[in-house]
Amino acid sequence: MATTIDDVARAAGVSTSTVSYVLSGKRPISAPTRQRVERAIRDLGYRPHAGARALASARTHVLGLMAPLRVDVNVNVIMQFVTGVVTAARSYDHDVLLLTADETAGLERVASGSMVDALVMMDVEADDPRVPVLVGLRQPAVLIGLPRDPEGLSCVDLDFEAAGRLAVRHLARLGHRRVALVGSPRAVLERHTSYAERMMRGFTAEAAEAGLAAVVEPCESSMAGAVGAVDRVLERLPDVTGVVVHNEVALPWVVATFADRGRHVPEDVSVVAVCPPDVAVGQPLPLTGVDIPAHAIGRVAVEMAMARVGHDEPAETRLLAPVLVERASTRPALR
Amino acid sequence: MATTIDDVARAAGVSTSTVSYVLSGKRPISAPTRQRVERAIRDLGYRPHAGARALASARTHVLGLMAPLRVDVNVNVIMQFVTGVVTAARSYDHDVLLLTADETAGLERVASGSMVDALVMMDVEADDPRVPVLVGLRQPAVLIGLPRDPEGLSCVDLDFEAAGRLAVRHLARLGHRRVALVGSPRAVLERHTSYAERMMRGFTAEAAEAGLAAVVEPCESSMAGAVGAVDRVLERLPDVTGVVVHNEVALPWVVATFADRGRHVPEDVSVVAVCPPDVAVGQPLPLTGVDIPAHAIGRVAVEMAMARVGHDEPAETRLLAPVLVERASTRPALR
DNA sequence: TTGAAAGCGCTAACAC
DNA sequence: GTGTTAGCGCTTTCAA
Repeated sequence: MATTIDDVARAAGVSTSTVSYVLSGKRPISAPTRQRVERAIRDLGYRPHAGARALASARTHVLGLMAPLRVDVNVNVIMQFVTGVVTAARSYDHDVLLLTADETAGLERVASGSMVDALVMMDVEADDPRVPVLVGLRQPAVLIGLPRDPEGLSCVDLDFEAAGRLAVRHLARLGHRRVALVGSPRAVLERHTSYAERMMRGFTAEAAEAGLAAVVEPCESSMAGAVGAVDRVLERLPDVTGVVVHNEVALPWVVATFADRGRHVPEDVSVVAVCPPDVAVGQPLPLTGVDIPAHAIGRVAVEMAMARVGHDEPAETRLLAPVLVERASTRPALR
Repeated sequence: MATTIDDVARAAGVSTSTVSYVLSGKRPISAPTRQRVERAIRDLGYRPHAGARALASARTHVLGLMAPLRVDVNVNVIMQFVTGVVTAARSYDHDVLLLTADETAGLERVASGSMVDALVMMDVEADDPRVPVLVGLRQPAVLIGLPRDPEGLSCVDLDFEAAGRLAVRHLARLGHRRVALVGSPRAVLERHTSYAERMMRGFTAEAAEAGLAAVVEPCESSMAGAVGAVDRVLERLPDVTGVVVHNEVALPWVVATFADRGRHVPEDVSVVAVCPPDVAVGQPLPLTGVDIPAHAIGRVAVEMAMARVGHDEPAETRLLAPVLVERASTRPALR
């Protein structure tokens, strides 16, 4: 180890710049020279020193990822975002530096310290305090989620409003007239995590336009939370026949509680789950659902970030169109 | 931005080395000088360039973490390891570079490229192909888990063998004479992920020594898997009264299935869960359990890694002693 | 098609 | 207690 580019140059009988150019491909190299250099690199097991490279080229080949590592929410979805980001980053020859969401200072640290070429930030809230920080940085940033004011920042997310509408439309088509949304925990709503609000807005608007009776209930991510939410729904809308669930953790308990209260899915109640496909399929009864394509969102975030390093393309916001997949949990309403 | 150490030096009317030494504390600085420098740093919003620093000092202040980002296993536990590692790393003024387990080449890339000061690798298997790679690196590495041959590498883990024994001993003390282990998925066992084997060994040995009838059943991480495992247990040991479950995902379904088969927990069957405390407590019935202190293990891994960067201390293996916490799922056996 | 050499921003001797 | 300066290993003009 500790081989440097000069060692390689010497071994290959060329100058250091030639080695550099063989590596970067930024200028044409004759076949024989290239081969001698490549051979020397292999023989010596040479790897360029990342720090030296970053210093000289102002590119770190590292992507900063700020992820919420709390254990409370839907760990699964987070994991899928992360794998999406890491996989995509690798395909751009970048590694991923992991920052936790509780550390706003981390953004400045890694950005001002030139540790990263770009940043991706998950789990953005409407008035996220980290957003103004991001705006001031030299590196491009991509948000997963939608802040109230994305001034100059790129954003990606599922179009949750359309997702809410899509779910309701599906139920309406099946003839359901009384629908409920069992949603995110109250704390999430109060944090104004925008996806929860957008979901709710879409659900409510579409139900209104379709002339459906509709109720919305927040739901804690636990068995107890699910039981409570279901009971509140049944109290407010006793003859509910269509339910949209937007809470991965509560999902199985919601279905179980309805059954426990004598409303079986899908005979008595149709359920549309808004969650990653594997969660919907992994349930005892495969659930009709609007997919949250976490992996894809992560990948798109990276693509958008990479498109902006070096080039100064303008920021853009991309909302992915939701897709509903029919499985076993929805049926035409009984008349 | 783009302020350099020279800008700071100029602004403070000192030499660059003085600024450097103020920053590193590696030599005494008079109070007035220090203040002028600190003021200049603040005024200019100066941050040292990470690459330059790494180049000059051979320290990156980055820790490599290789985590298994598959969604199949106990995502929760993984998350806890990761937060433990990240938090601890920050307390040593290090950031974390995330590598996925499927990319053995990543180890060489970040190590030989001098991107990290040390490496932590989760989810080690008995004959892990990544272990020999790790041995050849310049940087110290710490494994979470126990390979068959840890030649020169540091390892941390829960002492799963002791955990198995502890769980059995607890059941035996309560008078249970027929016990079962509902364990890891067959695939995990076949991968020889050492923790599963160690757990099994401890369980089996202690049961034998205590003269208990004991069966072991692997269990897939799903509802169906849990049902299957429970039924196989009941077939092989119909009057089982004590069950150790070592599978976070299957846990709730195992308990539910026993109830479904007319064996209620804890009236008819006592259950000891081997899992992180929050999982045990989050169940409908709080489960007696042997904690998997994931967060703590992550922290210890970082401490061991940091202890070895720079200094060339010898590798060590640390097995954390298991702790059993009695909750509501175990009772004296009926006679 | 290739080489020489000037930095990139910082650390750590080595002076004083 | 502070300053000078030679690198650290690489990229990238500028020349040939």
